[in-house]
Amino acid sequence: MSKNISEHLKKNGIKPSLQRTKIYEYLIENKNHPTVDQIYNDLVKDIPTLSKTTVYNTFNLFMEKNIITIITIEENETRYDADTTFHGHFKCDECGEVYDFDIDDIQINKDILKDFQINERHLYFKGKCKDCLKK
Amino acid sequence: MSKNISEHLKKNGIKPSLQRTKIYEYLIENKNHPTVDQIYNDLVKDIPTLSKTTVYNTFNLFMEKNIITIITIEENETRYDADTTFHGHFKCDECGEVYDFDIDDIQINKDILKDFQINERHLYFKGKCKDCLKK
DNA sequence: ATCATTGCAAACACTTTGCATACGC
DNA sequence: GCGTATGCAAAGTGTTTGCAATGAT
Repeated sequence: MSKNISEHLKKNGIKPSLQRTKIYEYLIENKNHPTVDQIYNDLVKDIPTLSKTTVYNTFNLFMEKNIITIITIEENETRYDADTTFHGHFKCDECGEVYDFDIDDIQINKDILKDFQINERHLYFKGKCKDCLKK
Repeated sequence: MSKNISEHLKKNGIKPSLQRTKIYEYLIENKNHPTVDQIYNDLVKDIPTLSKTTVYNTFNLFMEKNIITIITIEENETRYDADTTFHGHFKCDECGEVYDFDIDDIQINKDILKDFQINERHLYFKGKCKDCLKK
């Protein structure tokens, strides 16, 4: 598993250091789109010398190499996603959890954007998740 | 015009001070969803004593009273919208301008979210706008 | 030995908070 | 005059930068 990640990073021109490999692996395994804080707090248990700077540096590098995308739902927290295909995100206002969902189609008023070049598409919903509604 | 705005604020339980009226008016007249900085820099010409704190306070009040929504496109800049109905936003990476567009329909994989309560929906695209493509 | 990566500390940018002043009824 | 709104300065938060130490080849 960790071997695949190394290969994947190499293929994208990223030297697979321990920190980078662990951070990317974390993103793959935690589909809930963690914030920098969450990642740092979890990974520092494994790598005691880890610093937040490295987490930031690593994400900026991953962004440049286009192997992750930024998810901007809340103004004050940046989240990351290792799945760069188009899909939606649902954030629960109560527990803060972020869920992925598939989008079949979006029909927009095409006229307005017909001369625009669209590079990125983002869709997210906010509300209450299944578990929080039960409470 | 300014009278209508006063009335609208009052109706929503907001005392229409000069600052609040001007800020709301600015949002109505500038559909490009300005950042706090843009609003402050423009309005300070009219109201020389204006402070950014007041702009922030006012937006937080408007948010509480649900007469505006936050648009989160970029992590580091919060934009505001006086149109609280669901529509899409397009941000040009080149000139930074934000455009509105209408959404006719979104088809998602309903199963995933069928037990979720959706309170807010946000859709935005990024790319190059008509004018910047010409250059 | 060389070059890239890491990580501390300081700087930055955006937003909120504390509090004294000014304003409106 | 009393209660609210304003706005300065300071604090808070998330992110980036400068740079010295470390690590890999």
